[in-house]
Amino acid sequence: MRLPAAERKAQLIEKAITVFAAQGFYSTSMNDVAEAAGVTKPVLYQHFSSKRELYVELLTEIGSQLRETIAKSTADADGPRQQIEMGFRAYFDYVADHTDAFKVLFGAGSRRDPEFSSLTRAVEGSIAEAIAELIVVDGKPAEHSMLLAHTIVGMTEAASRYWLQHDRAPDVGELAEAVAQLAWFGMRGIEPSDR
Amino acid sequence: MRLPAAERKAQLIEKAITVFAAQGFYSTSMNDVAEAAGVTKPVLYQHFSSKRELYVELLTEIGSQLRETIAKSTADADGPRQQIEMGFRAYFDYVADHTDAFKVLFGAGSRRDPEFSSLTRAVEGSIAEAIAELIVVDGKPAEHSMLLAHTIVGMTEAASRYWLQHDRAPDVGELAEAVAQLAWFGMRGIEPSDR
DNA sequence: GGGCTTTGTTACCGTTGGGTAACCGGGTTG
DNA sequence: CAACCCGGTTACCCAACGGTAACAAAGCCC
Repeated sequence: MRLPAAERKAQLIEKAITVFAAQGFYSTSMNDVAEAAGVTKPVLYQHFSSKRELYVELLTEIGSQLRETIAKSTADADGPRQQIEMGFRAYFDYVADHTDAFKVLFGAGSRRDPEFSSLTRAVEGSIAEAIAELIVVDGKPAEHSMLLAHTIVGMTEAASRYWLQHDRAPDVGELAEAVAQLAWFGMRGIEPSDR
Repeated sequence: MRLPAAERKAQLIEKAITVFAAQGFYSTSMNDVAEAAGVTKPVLYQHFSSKRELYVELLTEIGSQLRETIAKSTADADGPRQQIEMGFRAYFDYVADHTDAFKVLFGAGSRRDPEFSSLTRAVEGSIAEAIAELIVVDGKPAEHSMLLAHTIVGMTEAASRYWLQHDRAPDVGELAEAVAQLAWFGMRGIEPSDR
């Protein structure tokens, strides 16, 4: 039952993600988190100075995980179309494999609070920047490319929520393909030449 | 200061939307709502039996408002392309004119809680159904058309958030046009014939 | 094995906030 | 003018929860 500090902290983070994902920030008490880890409250406070600090740590951890995953996958893409496809695939793979983490980052409690929302927005923003670079007309950024890029990021969140809600059907590959196609043709339709 | 019941209730709903929009469900106390209306707590409980019931009433009210607005606008559209355009325009108009209501419905506190989220999902669902009907290949619903429709609904939410966050630029018309175009070409790209 | 550190626990404090009981006062109605 | 209803207030209860102080015990090092 007794664990060295580093291991305990890692376990606490893991359990905290599970509990927060299930109940949200406000409906989850520090007691809930501690109990989920089979431990009492003061132990939690040995590793995190406050509930908010714990949550911030979760958000930043999850955020950088997601960012890294996507960056790694799109690094060796061959052209914009493939970059979109691999990026979406990486995103949905993350959702599938770290569902609780996804729920914590984009679920809810995070977007109202100024401190929390700035973290999730930072993640969205960096993904959006990568997408915005691909929305070009004649080699120049299209009008409102940042707006459109954020819109596309929101698409993937919505798709993920719907997919989770509906028993994860179809499989991740098909999901990524369908949504990537939606985004891709949408982006290309932006070009006035297509009108 | 003294008001007949109906008027008081209407005022309470209005003020409640403002306060909940600003601080979210959990960070807003019944005292806050009462105070915003220039009244004390028990008055609130004369019109709403609990905090949750009040919030549910807000959500259903806002939800049907939004639904009606969109339905009315798309009713006399001429063809699917126009239907999309007018629908998006109506949605963004609603966001512009009832920003607080939008924030309450899709902001945050609503999606984690099972009771609340079922209400917001019902709204999203009915909008998505209308969109799904337009995603057709050879006269038949495209594969995953409901998934794609929900994805498109999520798009508009994300676009709205980004737009509000960035000082409502560009103007609503341009916003609606840009996002509608993104959705439209995305939907049409789904058709294999277009490849 | 004695003593220090590190990891836990029990028991508590203070505040916040949902919800309520009891009381107040003015305007209409006989 | 008395009775009454209706819309309001003050003052309170109680549970939940964030956070902490004080204490216990396991393990390690010499």
